[in-house]
Amino acid sequence: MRIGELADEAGVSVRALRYYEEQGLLTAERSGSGQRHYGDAAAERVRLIQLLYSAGLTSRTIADLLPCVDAKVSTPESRARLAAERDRIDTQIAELTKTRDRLDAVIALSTAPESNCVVALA
Amino acid sequence: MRIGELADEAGVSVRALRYYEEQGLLTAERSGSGQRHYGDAAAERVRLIQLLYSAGLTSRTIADLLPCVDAKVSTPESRARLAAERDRIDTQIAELTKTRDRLDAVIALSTAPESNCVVALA
DNA sequence: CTAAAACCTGACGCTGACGTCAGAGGCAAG
DNA sequence: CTTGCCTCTGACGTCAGCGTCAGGTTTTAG
Repeated sequence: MRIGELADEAGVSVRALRYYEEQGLLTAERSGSGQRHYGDAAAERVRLIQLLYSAGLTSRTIADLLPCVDAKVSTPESRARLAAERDRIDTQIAELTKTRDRLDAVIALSTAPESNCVVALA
Repeated sequence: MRIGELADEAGVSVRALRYYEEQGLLTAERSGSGQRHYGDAAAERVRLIQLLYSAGLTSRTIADLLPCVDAKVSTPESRARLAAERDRIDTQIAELTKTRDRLDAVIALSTAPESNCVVALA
């Protein structure tokens, strides 16, 4: 599988794939002429990377976590790292939920037929 | 209340407050010499702004939404805007939850006493 | 065999939310 | 009245995750 094909399949740009490699998130075999070749598992891996990015993790953090996910190496540090990120995400979910509820309240107010607004804000 | 005091109380930098004003998110009265002065409600407003930022909204979006929150102006457009952002956040929560569960699975694997790993990944 | 399409390696550009430094003025305390 | 902290307005710096262009090689289709 060449880079363009993988890009299509995983729904990202070719540039992004090269960037992931540069950041140590994705490895590729090279043909004699230097072209990258990927196995079938690559697409799934790219989707995982995207998932972690979309959760707000940085390249550095993902690079730290992926070996834990892959090799099942289980040092106390790696477990701590995973747990820490998990908790960070949990916190973020809580914040987002708060924000969503806040927006819901505003929406309810602006939709409701002129009821007791100020009270509802509290 | 002057800008430094507000910054302390709201837990943000002075620079950030000036930036918020520049983006039209926060207004201040000016003393004769040009110094900013804020009312007591300002701290709460700054925290709201921070909440929205942390939910991934941009300055532009927040600037669009705040008038709806404030003035309770309820045009069809504003309601649509609010609902759209609400849905975006909902989607983001779903993604984060997915990511967290994924991490939980990995953690369970690396913690578990050598059980049937591969099966559990599916 | 050739032209198009895909790939390669730099390397600079971009956006958003500030950090930071420069140079100058304002304000309460001793 | 001056010392020291706070504030002001520019304006440039930063960092991440790519986009994009340049200039050159490689693979594929006809």
